[in-house]
Amino acid sequence: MKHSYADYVPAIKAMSDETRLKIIDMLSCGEMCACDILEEFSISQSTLSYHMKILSESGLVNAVRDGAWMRYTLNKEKTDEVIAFFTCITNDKEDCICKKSNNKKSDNQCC
Amino acid sequence: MKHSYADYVPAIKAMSDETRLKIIDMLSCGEMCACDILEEFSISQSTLSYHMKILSESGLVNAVRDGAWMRYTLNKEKTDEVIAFFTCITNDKEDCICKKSNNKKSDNQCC
DNA sequence: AAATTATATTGACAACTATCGATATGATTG
DNA sequence: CAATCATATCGATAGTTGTCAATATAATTT
Repeated sequence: MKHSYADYVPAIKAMSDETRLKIIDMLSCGEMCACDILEEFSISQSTLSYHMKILSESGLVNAVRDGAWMRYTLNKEKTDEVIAFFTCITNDKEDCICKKSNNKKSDNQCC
Repeated sequence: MKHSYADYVPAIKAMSDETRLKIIDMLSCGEMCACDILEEFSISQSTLSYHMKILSESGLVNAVRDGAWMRYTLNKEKTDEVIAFFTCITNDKEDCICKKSNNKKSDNQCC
């Protein structure tokens, strides 16, 4: 299935922040709730909520309410998809954008 | 060698833009000059120059002047490093940040 | 149902980003 | 050296981002 470059931008933007990278790493071993994540940072609760929303909406993180808590997990399928995309665009390939005829170069289709 | 999360932020930020993702893909098959890259987009020359600067300064792209032209290539070492970093932070591991004792969790060391 | 705990939303704000046209610099060509 | 071509920089601007305190919502406990 083909995607456009723009399809990946929200997830990559979500990863382009130091705090959120650290949260992703923290979730790589398993589930955490917001309050446990918050303990690792010196940011306000509202700021963490903002970051978790960006991570959830990008699809990188799954958010499930469990009573009063939010339980966050890493969406491994999504992170693997992003890694596959990076691997694809950074490696030479048969149907590379640069090999397409001029009038097809702008179709924004990629890996 | 250990890096901090912040070390990777400039490269990831550089990748978090549709135009720059497309440029990275274009460079994956080999060298291109600015004017050839510009033909693929409907952006101004100054805007392309701005994007190329971000890509170069992030280390993802090598820029070499060749007479009047700038020759750009993908820095495969750097792109591979970013991919390795993503792979690391999105996978469970022995020395994961979440397994460190509380007073060591904030050292900002990662993959 | 009142108090408490966990999380989300709102409004404000300073900093940063992507874009452009205009202009500058640097290299090549006539 | 003047004209041209390729690229970079500047100044302006609209939009986006990360942050907080204050407040709201939602669930649990007393």
